[in-house]
Amino acid sequence: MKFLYSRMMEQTDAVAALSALAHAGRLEVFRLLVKAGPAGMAAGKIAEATGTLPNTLSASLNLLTQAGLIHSRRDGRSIIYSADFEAMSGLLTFLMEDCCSGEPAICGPVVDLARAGGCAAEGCA
Amino acid sequence: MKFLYSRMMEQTDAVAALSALAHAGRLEVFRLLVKAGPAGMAAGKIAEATGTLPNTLSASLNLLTQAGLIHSRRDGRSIIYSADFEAMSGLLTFLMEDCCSGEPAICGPVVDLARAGGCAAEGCA
DNA sequence: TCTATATTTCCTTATTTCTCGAAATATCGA
DNA sequence: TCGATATTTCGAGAAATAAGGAAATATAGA
Repeated sequence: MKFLYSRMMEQTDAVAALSALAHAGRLEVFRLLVKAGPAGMAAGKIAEATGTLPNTLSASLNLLTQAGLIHSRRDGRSIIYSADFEAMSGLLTFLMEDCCSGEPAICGPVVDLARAGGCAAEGCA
Repeated sequence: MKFLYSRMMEQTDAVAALSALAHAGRLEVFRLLVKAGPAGMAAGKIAEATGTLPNTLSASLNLLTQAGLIHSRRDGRSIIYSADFEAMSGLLTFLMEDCCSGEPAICGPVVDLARAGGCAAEGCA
């Protein structure tokens, strides 16, 4: 089997990603960026949307970036953040790894649910 | 669309679950239980497999239980822990929620990867 | 160049989390 | 009932994390 992303996620990476997400404010930011898609969102807009102080938000964005879950690019005076969908895939894959070990009947529903939840909007192949 | 699990996961639950997993020792335990499947594993066996002190392991198991990620049953002198696959589904679903918002083309690969990773063993529908 | 906007960095304090030793609880078999 | 096994609870000290005020940096436009 061939993976579409470059490198298998290791436990250390997974812990960093999970730690970054294990915080109400950061989780909110991340999900906002997931929803925003590849276009991303300026830090200021995120602060506005979440009602966070700029320095607090900056710390959150930094942590999420270090964890590899988001990345940024400058656009004029603004800095645009966007979710890293590849990293997200890696994390989900890591969490589900070996879920099927010998028991596809158990794993199946888990994966189907995940699949259904992610694509609730419909039209998702 | 109908969800197979009882209740939508909320941010508070997700943070609790992510916090529980955001720790090398606990993540290892959880993945071990995911691999072990519904049969589960006795606390002593987990301690042996991971090389953890019994009290430290107990704290980890407690946290994972409170987060709803695992549950336990007594069997003689042993206590058998097993992963809660429904909770796992809920968490994955929560993380991927709105991933598709208007852009199935982006969401698709993420979900497919997760699906492929979880069922790498093959035979998984 | 000067001023305003956008974001980050530095620093300090309060809180939470982690780990371990020691003691307690529960179950089993003799 | 007694001793051994399996696991949990308690308590304390060390380390990591969180939040906010104030100042610094970078970009844009007049």
